[in-house]
Amino acid sequence: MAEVAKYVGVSAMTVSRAFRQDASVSEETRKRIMEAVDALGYVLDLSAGSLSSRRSGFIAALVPSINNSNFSDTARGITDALENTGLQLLLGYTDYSAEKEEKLIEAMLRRRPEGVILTGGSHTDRARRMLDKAGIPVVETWELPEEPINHVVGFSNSEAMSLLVRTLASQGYRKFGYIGGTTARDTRGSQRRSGFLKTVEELGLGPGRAISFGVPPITMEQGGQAIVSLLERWPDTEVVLCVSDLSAFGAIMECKRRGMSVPGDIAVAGFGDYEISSICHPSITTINVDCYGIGRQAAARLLDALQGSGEATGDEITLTGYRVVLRESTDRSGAS
Amino acid sequence: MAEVAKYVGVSAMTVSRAFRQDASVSEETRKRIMEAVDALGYVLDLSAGSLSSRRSGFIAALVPSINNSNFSDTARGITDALENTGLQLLLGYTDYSAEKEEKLIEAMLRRRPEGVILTGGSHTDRARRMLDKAGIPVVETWELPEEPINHVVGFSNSEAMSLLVRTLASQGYRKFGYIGGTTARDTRGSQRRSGFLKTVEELGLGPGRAISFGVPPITMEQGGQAIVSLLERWPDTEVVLCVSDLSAFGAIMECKRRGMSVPGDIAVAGFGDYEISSICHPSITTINVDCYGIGRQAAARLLDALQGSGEATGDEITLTGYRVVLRESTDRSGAS
DNA sequence: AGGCAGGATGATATCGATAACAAGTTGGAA
DNA sequence: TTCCAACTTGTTATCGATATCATCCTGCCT
Repeated sequence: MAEVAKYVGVSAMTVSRAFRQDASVSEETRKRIMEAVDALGYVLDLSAGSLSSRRSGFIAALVPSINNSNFSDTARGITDALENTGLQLLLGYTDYSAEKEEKLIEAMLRRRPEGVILTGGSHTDRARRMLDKAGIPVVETWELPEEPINHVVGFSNSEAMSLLVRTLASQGYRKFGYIGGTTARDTRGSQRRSGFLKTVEELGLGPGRAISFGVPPITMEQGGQAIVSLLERWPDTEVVLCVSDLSAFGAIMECKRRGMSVPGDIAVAGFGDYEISSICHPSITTINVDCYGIGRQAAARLLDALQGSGEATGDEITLTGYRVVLRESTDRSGAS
Repeated sequence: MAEVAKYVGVSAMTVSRAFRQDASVSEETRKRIMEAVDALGYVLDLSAGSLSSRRSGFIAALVPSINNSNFSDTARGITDALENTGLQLLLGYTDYSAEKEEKLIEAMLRRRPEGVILTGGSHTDRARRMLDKAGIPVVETWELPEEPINHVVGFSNSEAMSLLVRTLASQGYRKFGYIGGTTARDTRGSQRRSGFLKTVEELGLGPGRAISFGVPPITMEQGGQAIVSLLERWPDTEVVLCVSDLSAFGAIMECKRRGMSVPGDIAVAGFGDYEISSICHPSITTINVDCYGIGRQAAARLLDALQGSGEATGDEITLTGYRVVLRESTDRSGAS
């Protein structure tokens, strides 16, 4: 920077100011500085700047898996919301592990992010302490934690699944099956499962028929294996709800491979409204979640908190919408 | 850090050394320091450290889209390869735009990354100049650029597609169609297309029948629309190759929706070997690409370059493998 | 005893920007 | 004419760590 300053014949401070929009530098000087910057190929060094201004310009975000398009949509929402704010996203993925999350949180905090976005509300004690000590806004997303750290942007996975059960029950389905994991690792999955079981019970539709598969991340293949087990055990099942569209897709394809008709022989529904579900034949009934919006809103809450940092408005909960999308895979007229 | 130092009764320098493994600090002192760190909840500030050590600890990586599982696999490969190296990934996505890439490169360089990983070989002049000036190792991935900046980890998309055409031709297919974009934005897509056209020509199978769809990112829906156009225009097409499994999947589902059998009435193949292709019914013939390996190797090349920074071994090209995966969607016995 | 290698620790300057305050200019109001 | 506001620019200290060199100690070799 000193080099640029000398080249133009001003002080380094003036060059520094020229890089910010608000600073008072005459238009002419700024132009000359920018020409020099271009000529010299100078690139601003933010790490030095962030040290003195105590603003790193980072936002840290942790998602369970980057390969899951629901979460990458959220990441995209965050990035888009951060555009032109001068903030940059530091993205990490936890592999659905609270221990890995803890390590990542520590690694992220070493970069002094101005805010943190997490997925879910299940964290190690140490992670909570570190976040607390950091004194920066934290947003938990994708679910409604019982003990929120700070802000929350999400929805009740349990109620969303419940809504799907009720909707399908109102269409006449009675014998419900469920496919999904049980591990504590995927808390959203567990919540969906318990929402399913609770609602089936409430509707007086007997104990729910639930099959588990291995640990997250959810794969399509698991869905195929699971529906086979489920139908072996409870052959008269009418409709199978899956923790995710990915497993629903796997389940449907496996059925077709075995010559069964969906929804003729068995109806299937998913969760998440992935692109695949609207394209698949039969198209898949699912819960649409505003993944992108979760990201945008989480970032927006963070930006709010950073702006009016004076008066913390307390822990806010921003509910994001979801809706049942009925498609061919649960169509009672039974085409396909 | 000064706080920790005072608490333990040593100098800040000793605390700093305790955080690195190689430094000479007595085991006992280190233990006391770490206890203090724990007690005080101190978290190391890397931004300060990187300023004085001139090592940011960042690796920048740009991918066209984070929602595409091929690229997120690559990102995962990079992250995994970087584990325990003390380097952190700064991830950005360019939306298939060279202009956005240029902006991102500038934003990344402001963080003084120690290396950069790019997707493809198509960059703006200014981007090239900035990277040049930065004097850090650069790895271009996923294709073989005509004018590499520095290192390359990838494969020839054109030859891979050519291999697929030849393989299918050897199975007796004669009338080849192709679905994919033409825009310069997706250079890998263009290369696959030209590989297709060239090979069909070489095999004496008449001019290739190619349909284009809109701009990237590739969607499943585009595949469905495209195959309809293609079959309207050339109804006797026997096999359709798609720029990506995603469009192949869309195409297949659209065919089934219209009552056509795949591969009975029309065979379809994709590119990329996404999870969906092995699960889908019919399973989809495709080219398997080592997405994860591209990431790992790109990171490995970068680490090599950072280690032996003394003698630049010049621009190296690391070829990554690909292979044809024949599946049901092009099975000549024509089940399904 | 003297000397020296080698391990452990401390003191100081420094990385490259920005915060905070100081100071020079210009133009218009009193 | 005088003075002050508003704008522009410069000076100095500082952010929090690390590089580098200096220092101190211990123990062993000659």
